[in-house]
Amino acid sequence: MPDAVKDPRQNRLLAAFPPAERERLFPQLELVAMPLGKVLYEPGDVLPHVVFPTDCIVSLLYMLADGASAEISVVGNEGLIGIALFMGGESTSSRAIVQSAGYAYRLNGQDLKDEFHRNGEVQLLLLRYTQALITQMAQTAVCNRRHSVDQQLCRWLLLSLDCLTSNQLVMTQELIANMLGVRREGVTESAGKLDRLGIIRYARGHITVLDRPRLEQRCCECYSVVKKETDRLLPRAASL
Amino acid sequence: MPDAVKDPRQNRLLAAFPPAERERLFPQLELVAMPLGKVLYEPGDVLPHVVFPTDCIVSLLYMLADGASAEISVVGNEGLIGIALFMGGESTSSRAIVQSAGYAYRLNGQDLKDEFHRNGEVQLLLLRYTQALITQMAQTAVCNRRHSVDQQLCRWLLLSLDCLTSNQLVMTQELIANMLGVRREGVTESAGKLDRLGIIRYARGHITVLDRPRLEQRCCECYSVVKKETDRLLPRAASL
DNA sequence: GTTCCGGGGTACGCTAGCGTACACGGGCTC
DNA sequence: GAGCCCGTGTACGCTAGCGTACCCCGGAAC
Repeated sequence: MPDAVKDPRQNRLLAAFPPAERERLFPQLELVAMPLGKVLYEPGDVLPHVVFPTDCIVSLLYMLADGASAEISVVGNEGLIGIALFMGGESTSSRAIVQSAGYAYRLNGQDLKDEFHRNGEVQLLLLRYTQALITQMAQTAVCNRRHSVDQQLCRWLLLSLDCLTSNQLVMTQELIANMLGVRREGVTESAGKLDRLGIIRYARGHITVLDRPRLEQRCCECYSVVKKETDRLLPRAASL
Repeated sequence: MPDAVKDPRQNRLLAAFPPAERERLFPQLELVAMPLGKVLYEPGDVLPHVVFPTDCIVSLLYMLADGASAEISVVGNEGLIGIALFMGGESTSSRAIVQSAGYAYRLNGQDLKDEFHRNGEVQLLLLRYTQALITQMAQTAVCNRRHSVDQQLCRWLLLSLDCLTSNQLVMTQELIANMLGVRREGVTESAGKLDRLGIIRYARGHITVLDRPRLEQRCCECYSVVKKETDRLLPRAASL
């Protein structure tokens, strides 16, 4: 495990905690491994923890009765999983699943709720993050309706890339298809175009992004809208 | 104006305010008319008020750069417009527009923020409502991706109906198409089917729902998921 | 009464994406 | 070193919904 992930400040929200809150809460944080495919919660589960990713990516998926699914947002080191805990509902109708392996810090749900109801900086921070998440979900809804699979794949790659430090993603086309709510073959075709253009390289579950600027060009506006709004709402990433 | 709309308790959130908060805030409420098509805010606007509908319906739309739009949620007397005020972002990337005329109470933004930061019942209530709204947005995203226009029209009709007391909607197919993010002709076709089946009657901007049970049958699960979650999260409607 | 126009119906060709099927090749197991 | 399976490529017919065009009708305006 690289040393960097051992610092809670790798997570943008945790990094923004004021000193007093750090002293209070950081000792309660527990570093946990997040293997690919791990399910953090299923629809309706009461959440025992909140999870702050450092270098992993977690997808929030909505499931339909027929088994179909679609991703409604991606959470990386800028966020946390488990907003329902402090929003008061305790559970949500979504499923959270690890989409890119790594590590995360988790905090007991009660500890987080207690902190939230102290009504200090941390409350404001969590609410602002929640608004950013809402923006992402709404933009995803529109993107689902109006944009092509080609464009959505670009959006998805860019959003995922932002959560990582490298330009490599470990991810099969099958899984991407689940996220985007399209056929696997659709992803193959779109990814094939990007590969032929030399923008990405795809090899058995490993994607390497070679030309990010061109990826952004081919993308719909949805990526930059979400990114700008997230940057507006949240403090900048800490430079450790 | 019918007398009923003059009671703030027509709004489910306001009705759930504890006595002390009612005394404090109800005098600050201002009854305002909400004519069809009125824009409450545009993307990026800083909101001067929050709005609690009594008998009107407000749509939250996301706009794309090319002018296309899609509805991400509907707000009626169970909710409020302007969550960004207490979530901390002050503005959102959406547009709020009156989809069915009526009345609403509005409250000065600062008053609401002050109340929110008293951290009492009202804060909990508003947060739970926000979670219900998130559920609706997420379900809309999935519905956009996987379900037919036929099904989505049913969902939309049912959600709108729930915000009203009558079985009549004043709404052109053109506007419905804007909400659903589809062509006007697509709505004509789907609505035509429902009309031929005797489930609704459509006449120049007036829809009458004749057979709600059958409407629910033809609908995708998305409607009931949202309804159940909203009922779980919010206190029941007050029986005045 | 005539005109105009907003709201709605219909038709037609087109395309993106779906469902399905099958082929290929790399790396793993045994 | 043979077999197998997973991840990927490709092909083909099908359908929903799109873009476009045009028509009809009722009611308001003049």
